[in-house]
Amino acid sequence: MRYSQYFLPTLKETPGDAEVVSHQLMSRAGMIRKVAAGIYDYLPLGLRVIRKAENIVREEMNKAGAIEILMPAVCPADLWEQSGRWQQYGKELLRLKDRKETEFCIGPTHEEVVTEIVRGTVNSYRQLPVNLYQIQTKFRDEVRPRFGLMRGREFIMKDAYSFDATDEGANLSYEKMRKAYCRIFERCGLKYRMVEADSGAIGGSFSHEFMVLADTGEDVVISCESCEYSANIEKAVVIDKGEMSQAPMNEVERVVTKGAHSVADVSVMLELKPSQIVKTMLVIVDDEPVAVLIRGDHELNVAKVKNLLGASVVELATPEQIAKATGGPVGFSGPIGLKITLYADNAVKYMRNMGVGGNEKDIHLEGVNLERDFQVKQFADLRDAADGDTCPHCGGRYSNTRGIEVGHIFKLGTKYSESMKATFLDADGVAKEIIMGCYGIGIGRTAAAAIEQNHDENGIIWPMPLAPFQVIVTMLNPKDEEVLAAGEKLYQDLLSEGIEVLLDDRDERPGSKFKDADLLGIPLRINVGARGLKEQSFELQERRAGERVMLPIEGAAQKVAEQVRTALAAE
RNA sequence: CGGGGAGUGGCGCAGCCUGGUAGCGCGCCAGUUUUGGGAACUGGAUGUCGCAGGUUCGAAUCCUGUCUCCCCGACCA
Repeated sequence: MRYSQYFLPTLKETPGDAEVVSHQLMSRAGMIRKVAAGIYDYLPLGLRVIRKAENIVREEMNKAGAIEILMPAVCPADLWEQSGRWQQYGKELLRLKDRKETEFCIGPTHEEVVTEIVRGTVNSYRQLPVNLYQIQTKFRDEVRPRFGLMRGREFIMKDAYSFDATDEGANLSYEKMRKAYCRIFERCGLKYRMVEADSGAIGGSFSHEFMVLADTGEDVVISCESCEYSANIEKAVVIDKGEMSQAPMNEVERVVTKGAHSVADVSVMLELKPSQIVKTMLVIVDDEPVAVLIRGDHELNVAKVKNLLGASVVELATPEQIAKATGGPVGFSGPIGLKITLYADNAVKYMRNMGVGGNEKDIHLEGVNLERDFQVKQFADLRDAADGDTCPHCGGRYSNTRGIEVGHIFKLGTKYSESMKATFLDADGVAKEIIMGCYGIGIGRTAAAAIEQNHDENGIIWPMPLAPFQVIVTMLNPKDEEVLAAGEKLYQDLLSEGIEVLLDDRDERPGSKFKDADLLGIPLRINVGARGLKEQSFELQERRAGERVMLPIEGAAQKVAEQVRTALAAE
């Protein structure tokens, strides 16, 4: 591709609305452009990277035995009513009506549609297993889209769905996908971790997330420093450990805590450490208010509450709901005298003489004790794991890092085959429900994650497999006929070698071309200039290392092509 | 959805408080000189100041409404 003929609008300045580095650099490098919140154009360079990622995913999916299909973006509500998700999914599901007032949604994921395909086709165990996948634009009306392609509302996703006759078969399908995912992210040149995850709204029995490690990641990954255990913070198990305090029980005492709004405020006023205070969190579990007690220095984990109670929706209560359930304002809830059910995190069990809210404005209580002053229906692991907690597998220490969730695989079981009646006849002639799995990869997010992990102050540094072009040939002064001729020849030779090359033939000053080349992040740059030509040489510069080496004209294309192929093979 | 901020040439911003000529940098067009890390000079083009109402002799500026975007939080595959 000739730069002068291409559509590649780079920006010198960082756009005002871009916060994270991948978003800034994608905008500056002319890869994407915002059309609306969470909705982007893919400009030519961006599209090339997207296609690279798609192709890696496609190759590995095909190798793993999955078969590509393409389902509609607009899906009938009818199917979603069958699975129950038309009611369950909430506002994230973009719903619309056609001219006949029939309801549709824009697919945020395709379990319903794919299950419908399979149930209409598969009747016998002989037709299983099957794994169907697609690479398609999805839409999720996110509460808060942000960070460019990292959390868009419209985004390109690879979604695969496996269908098996037996549980062992389903596990095998899951395992194949797990391995394929590892190969995909390795091939993309990304540093990632596979972690245990909560299966959330999609449902199912177990799941893993693939996290690209980056400080800007929105997810917290808990990993054990001593063993291989690694989990999303929503899932990471906190073991029940502690010693019953032997301190004598004090009398309950009312304390005025005027204007206290947080555990930190209360801690100061009561002269207690946050770990001696109990937060009473009001949550609405399927429309019913429930109180969850958490030690002051811990964080409530909503996913764990949801799993414990088998609820479909768990939300923090609004101030109005809190007032109604406790009689007091936000910040002053406490366990004593509450009419609603109390659950508590395990850590609360070991506390003595705790500080709690008084269920009235500006009042807290101290010297409060379990059993004597209030009862809890059940203790469980209901808090977020934290740095320094004990690993349940080896007793090692947890540490946390941040990650970007680029892939998520679920073993679904029969959740959808049951509700949507996708059955097959087994060898013994008995109708059984198909056992499913589903497997997603965010394509744009993978590209964004690659930038988060590979950039410097000058721009992007693409790993070779994702690079929009493998080589950029920079003609320093294309008005110089020798330079022009040598650059053109090199360009043609590289093309003949099958290399993806961008020829910077623009009539710009060298400085601008260098800056643009660095910004675009093309892994290898060849400078063609009068200075080098005198010595029958070009200059070869790796984007990452930055060092320039002389490259003899003779055999230059072959040598560079070899280097590209080596880089591709290494990833 | 709660809190905060912003909409002014293609991009980044100033002007608004205290109403009266719409301004700066980058980019763009033409020309001259330049040409190894975002050139210099000269000349030029580009704005219904988000939208709708209102106040006023006069509104980018004040008031009301509305839309959009961004950030923090809540939530989320």
